[in-house]
Amino acid sequence: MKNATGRPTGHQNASAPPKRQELETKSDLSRKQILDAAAKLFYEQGYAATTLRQIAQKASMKAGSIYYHFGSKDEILDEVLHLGLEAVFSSVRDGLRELSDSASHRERIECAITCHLEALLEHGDYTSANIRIFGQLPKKLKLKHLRHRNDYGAFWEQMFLDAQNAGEIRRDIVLQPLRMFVLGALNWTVEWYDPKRFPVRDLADRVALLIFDGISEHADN
Amino acid sequence: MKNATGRPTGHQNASAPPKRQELETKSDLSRKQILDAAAKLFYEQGYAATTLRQIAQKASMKAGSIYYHFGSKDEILDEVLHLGLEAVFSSVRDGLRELSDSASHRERIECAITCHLEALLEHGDYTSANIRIFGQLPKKLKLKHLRHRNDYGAFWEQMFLDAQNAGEIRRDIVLQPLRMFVLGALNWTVEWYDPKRFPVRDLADRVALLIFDGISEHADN
Amino acid sequence: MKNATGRPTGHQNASAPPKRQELETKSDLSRKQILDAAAKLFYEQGYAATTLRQIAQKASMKAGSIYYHFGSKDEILDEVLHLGLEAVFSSVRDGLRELSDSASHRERIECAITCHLEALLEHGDYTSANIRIFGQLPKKLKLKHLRHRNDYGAFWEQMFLDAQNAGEIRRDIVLQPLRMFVLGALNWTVEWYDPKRFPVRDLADRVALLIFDGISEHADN
Amino acid sequence: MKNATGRPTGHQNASAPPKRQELETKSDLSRKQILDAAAKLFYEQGYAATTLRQIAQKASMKAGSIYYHFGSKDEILDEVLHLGLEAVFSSVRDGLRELSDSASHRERIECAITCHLEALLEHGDYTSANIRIFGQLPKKLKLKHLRHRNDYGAFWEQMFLDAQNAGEIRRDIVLQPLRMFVLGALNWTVEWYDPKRFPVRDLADRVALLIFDGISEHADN
DNA sequence: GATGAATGAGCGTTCATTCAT
DNA sequence: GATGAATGAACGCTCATTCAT
Repeated sequence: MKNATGRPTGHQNASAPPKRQELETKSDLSRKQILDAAAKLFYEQGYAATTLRQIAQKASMKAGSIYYHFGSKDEILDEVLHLGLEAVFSSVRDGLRELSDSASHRERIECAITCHLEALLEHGDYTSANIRIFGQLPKKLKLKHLRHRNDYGAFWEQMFLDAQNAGEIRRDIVLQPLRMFVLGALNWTVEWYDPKRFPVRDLADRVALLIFDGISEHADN
Repeated sequence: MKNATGRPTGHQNASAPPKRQELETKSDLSRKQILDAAAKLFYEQGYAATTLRQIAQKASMKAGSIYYHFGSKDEILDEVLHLGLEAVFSSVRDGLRELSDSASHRERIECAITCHLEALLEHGDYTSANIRIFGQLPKKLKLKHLRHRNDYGAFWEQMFLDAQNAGEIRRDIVLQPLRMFVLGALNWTVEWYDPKRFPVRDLADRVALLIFDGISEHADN
Repeated sequence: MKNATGRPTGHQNASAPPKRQELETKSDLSRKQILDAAAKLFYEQGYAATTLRQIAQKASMKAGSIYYHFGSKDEILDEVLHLGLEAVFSSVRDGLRELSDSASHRERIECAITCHLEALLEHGDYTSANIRIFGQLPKKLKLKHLRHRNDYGAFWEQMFLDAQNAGEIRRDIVLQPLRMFVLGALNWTVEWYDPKRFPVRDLADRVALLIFDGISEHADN
Repeated sequence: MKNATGRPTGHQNASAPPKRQELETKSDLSRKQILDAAAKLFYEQGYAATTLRQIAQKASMKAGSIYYHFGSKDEILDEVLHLGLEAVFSSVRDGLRELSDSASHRERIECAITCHLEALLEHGDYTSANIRIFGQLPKKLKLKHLRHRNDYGAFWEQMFLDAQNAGEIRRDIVLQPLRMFVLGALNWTVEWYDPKRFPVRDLADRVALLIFDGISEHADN
């Protein structure tokens, strides 16, 4: 693809989609408009059902112009997927970094839950798109993004492991399915979340409560 | 569409896709082959990305022949969605019906979890397809199936409500998000489940444990 | 094609479509139903826009069954065209034959006009179809029916010639375009004729008057 | 459809298809090529029998490209029908406008006949197509163009009425069928006209003579 | 004689992509 | 940087035709 600013063809090393300090050039702006439009449409309709003309229109240009910024529809997808995962990942990482060193492991996990949900539900077309369409991607594309995904998974598993080692998670809990269930419950929110009903923080608190304490009324409480 | 055997145009009243005792006629067999193929492909690739030619090939026929059995691609989707939801719903209903009357609410919910997961992961192309593609369907198609979906959701919520009224779920748990989180964790398994790693029963037990008792190491245990 | 009664593959030498004295066999009846249906649909929609399924339905059978009676859609067309022309032709011939020998040439022409219009507008799906679709037929088919058509044209021209030789048509009238105009005015009635507005006889009288006497108010009358 | 030059979506207000002074843009040229090709093919084969691939080939492009200029096959038909009727109508109107005020009604009608035939036979794919295929169009399409058609019919009837009121047409002539017969004779020329045999003017004169004076050898002449 | 079921070719249409301007 | 115009491939779908039953 042509890349006006001479950046390498691979992913931007942007921390999160909208955070590049300034969109200096006109080209950068167009690029971002295309990605924003694509992310939203991919999330709403899926990849195959989204046409370049739809993306172009939402980005206020014509379909042909997209090819000045991206080499193909697949390349847009690629970038959207990457930015989507990067967005949650860095949201969680940054959140944890800001925690006091004295925070308990439970507090750390609660924080990760909140950050994951915020990235997903509040500034999240990229992440939501990633979550919704990843499963249906052709194998080849999937493989390309799997390493990044696995890194994120490993990050969570380590978090749980630390907590277990510190005695804050029972020994009988097997961590891999735990991580899957937790991330599943979180990711599935993109299918039903309605900002008018529950604030994100509130939801995050409820999941955390559920995960840590369960729902049982225990005789001994 | 033409309906050679005089069945009503609406959905089959099949309890689950593969259960009709005998596929008497040639036509019934072809019909089923088409639906099976479609369900699998819809699950793997999504609705828009799946072509009738792919479905036809998997069903061992040519694309045009599909139209002897269905009026349109949409009509196939319609049936797949319906059968998919009906499959989980009846799996859960049937499972609960077989429980002893003296079963606790926790046992009932554990049973529902197991049945839902079994329907999903064991004989589940229809259900998995439903879960994966529903979110990206055009509004019009969605609306048609929403009532059925809501019925299933209400069924779970009632189950939780009964348990709460019976004192088996703490009063501070809000049931609607609870239901969403639980079904989310279950549904998300279609994205990662690998039968070689965990038996379905085992997974079901773990979710149940997570939900009821949480993961915390409590001081008083 | 299979021809159950052993008739030759070519056109029936029927004088007019419904006149074969008895439709002895079941096969003959079906054959006629197909032709009737086809003629009507060809007239209403054209040849290309008419499907065999439409014809079959109107003939109370299934599309496949048509092939027991005809070898192809083209073969039906062929027969419809032939019967259509034969119907007008024999209507006119028969009409003239019944005229008294002492009839004037004007009377003979008036009779031909009436018979042509009757064949067209009263029992005329075959003829109307012929008229409407002939112009758009592929060259090959056109050629096949051209001789028959030309015979009919020649018949009219001879009639006009006889009248001119007998002094009933002015010498300055050139007969070939005359014939074309007259048949054109007659044939075009299929595009606008409404039985509720004008009886066929009435129309025939008016055309005759127009042709013979024109519309001018002559000073000397 | 997209309309690149910002023209209103409705019909061109072109007086006749080939008259736009200059085909400024590339798009306008392509558009015209498509319409020309379509008109000719619709005339020769009918609407249903004409494929977009045929149209495209005659217009020196590929089938898909047509959709840059028209939204559907129907839309092309629509424009062809409109331009076809508009072409005769304006030909006749313009012809009459150029007549001297002192022209008799007979002269006016003769002029209309000539103009109608010229539009039909000389620059007439659009008009010929309109005439040939109109009768077989689905009702919905027909209705859209019926008003325009009726206007043209009314125009002729008024012309005849004026002549009758002025005493140039006998009182016993009923005008509505007269108009139908006259236009029928004229329209039918598309089925047989051969420019090598008769010049259009010559034909026009002959029809006029036929209509006004008939063919009879009158005793008193 | 008739039909249920299938097929292959082709249809109108869409869409990612290209490229001269 | 952007676009108007075009293209080729493929899509959902239709239809004349075939043939076992």
